[in-house]
Amino acid sequence: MSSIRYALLSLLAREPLSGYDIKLQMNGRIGPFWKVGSNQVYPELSKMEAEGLVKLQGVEQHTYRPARKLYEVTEAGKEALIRWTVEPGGVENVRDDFLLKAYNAWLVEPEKMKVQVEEIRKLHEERLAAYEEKVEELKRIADPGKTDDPIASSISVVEFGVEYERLYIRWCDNFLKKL
Amino acid sequence: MSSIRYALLSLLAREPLSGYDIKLQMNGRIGPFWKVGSNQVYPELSKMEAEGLVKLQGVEQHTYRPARKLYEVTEAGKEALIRWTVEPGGVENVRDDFLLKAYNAWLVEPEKMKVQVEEIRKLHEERLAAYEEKVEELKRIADPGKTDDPIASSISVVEFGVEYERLYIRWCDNFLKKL
DNA sequence: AGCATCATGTAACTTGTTACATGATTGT
DNA sequence: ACAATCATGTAACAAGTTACATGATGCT
Repeated sequence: MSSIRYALLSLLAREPLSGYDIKLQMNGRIGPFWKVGSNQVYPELSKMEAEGLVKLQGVEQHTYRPARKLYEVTEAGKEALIRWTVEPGGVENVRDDFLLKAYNAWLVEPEKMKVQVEEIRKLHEERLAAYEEKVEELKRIADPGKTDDPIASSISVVEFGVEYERLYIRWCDNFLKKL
Repeated sequence: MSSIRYALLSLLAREPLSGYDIKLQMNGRIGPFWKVGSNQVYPELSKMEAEGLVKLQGVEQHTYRPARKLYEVTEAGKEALIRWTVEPGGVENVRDDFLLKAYNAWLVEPEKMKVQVEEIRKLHEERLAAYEEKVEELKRIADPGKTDDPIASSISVVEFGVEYERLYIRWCDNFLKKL
């Protein structure tokens, strides 16, 4: 059920990370999709540690700061992740307030709606640029030919993001024309 | 904050509905995006009634069944909806388990991944067909020329769905090729 | 006989969000 | 001086899911 745990495992399967790292990665560039709060990350890591899915790889201490706890997946964790990955199901959950607002466009003066659309359009332009850059960056370090290269999987997912943002921008332009 | 209330208002602004109707509309064709449970709909309707955003238009009683309570928006409700609609902000919340699974493709035998992708692809083909049909249906009853026609807004939103599903299918085909 | 539909609603539970707390350090 | 960054975590609250309860009717 709770799939936040698999999000954490997916990241940890690639490299050891601290809870803070995970938060940054999920809320950063790739993460307009999938935000998490620290209240989810830290307790979930502890739980998974208790269940033997992850273990502490080490603790970095810089005297003045809280200790940085680096986690890595265990064999059991990797198996659990693989089991979940090939398990059927995985429908997306989309909740788009802007689209709901567009559904109400008929209630509002077109000029006011235009302001809204342009604001959102700008946001998606920014995301698009970030994703495109990310794809370039990943392609530079990818190892072509290897099918089990995590970078190849990353590229596919970020490319989805690129196409999604392009679609969103096209749709905004179309919507603006109709207003 | 709670935007489920605006989803309900958006539907009620078009026609009076019962809680049950709202549930059907949201979980039906348009509603792979945005599912709601009865525990959300009924209490929220009561709350909004207490706040004067909606009011009972009438109660249909078919003797043997629970009374069917038809709600309609009040002026205050319509104003609240318009205020929310033109208010900035409205970033989408996407949580796509399948995309997360794709991110883990490198861990899994390609054959097993293919099964997964094909299953999801099929689901999106079905949705695409449903949305395309819906667009056709809406276009038949739309009143062209009128800018304040709710049907026009509906068409735009469902067309987003159409493009989204097409993108998803294209992406699946691409991903399959790479596996 | 047994399940699906209509129609309301409640209860128990799991998730997710927002805000707070600590505390030295680096940048403006 | 003040905010941001690093790094952990807790507490209070809001939202969402799953299951249940009622109860007549119509379909297979």
